[in-house]
Amino acid sequence: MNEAGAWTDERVELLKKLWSDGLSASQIAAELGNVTRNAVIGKVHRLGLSGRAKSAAAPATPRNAAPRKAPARAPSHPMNNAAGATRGTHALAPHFATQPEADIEAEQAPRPSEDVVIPFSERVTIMELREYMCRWPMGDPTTPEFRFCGARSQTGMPYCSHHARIAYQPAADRRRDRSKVRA
DNA sequence: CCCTGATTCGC
DNA sequence: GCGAATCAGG
Repeated sequence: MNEAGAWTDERVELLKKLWSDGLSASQIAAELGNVTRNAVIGKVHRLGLSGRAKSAAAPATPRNAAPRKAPARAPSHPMNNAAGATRGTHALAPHFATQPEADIEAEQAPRPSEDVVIPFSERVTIMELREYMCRWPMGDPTTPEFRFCGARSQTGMPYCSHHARIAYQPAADRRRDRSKVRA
C-alpha cells in the first residue's frame, strides 16, 4: 500500500491544482493530509512550481522569488547569539482592558431580531479556524460557505469581544419585567 | 502572537 | 527525492 505521505501522481496533481488555485502551503498540506506544509513547499519547489497565481486566498507574501540572502541553518553555530533569539522579543503594548461592563440594561428598544452590526474582520473556514479565533458561526452550517468570525479571542474566550457580548447576553429577560429575580 | 513561502542540508 | 529545521518577512 502506498504510504500516506508518498507523493503519488494523483497527490502531485492535486498539489499542483491547489497550488495554482492559490491555496497556501499549510492549507494544501491539510487537504492532502499526512504531510506538513514544509513538505508541500519542498515538493512545490522541487517540481519547479512557484509564483503560481498572485492574489490568492492567502497572499501573505505577495512577492515572488526570494533574493536568497540568508545562509539558512547554521550547523556551526547552534544558536548562541541573537540570531535565533531576537524573534522572541516582543514589546508589551498597553493592552486593552477587558470591558468590565457593569450594569447595562437600558434596552428599551425591542429590537425585532438582530440588527447587530457584525464587523466582519476576517471570516475563516473550519480549516483556517485556530484555537484563539472567534468561533462565531456565520451562515448556514449546511452550506459550504459556512464560516466563522475568526477574530482574535481572549484567553478562555471562544468568541471575540463583540460576539462574546452577544453570546453571553443576560438571562433572556430583555424587555420583560426583570425586577423579580429568582433567588 | 500568528501566519506565509524560501532555502539549506541531513537523511 | 524527501522534508525538518531554519530563516526571513508580513
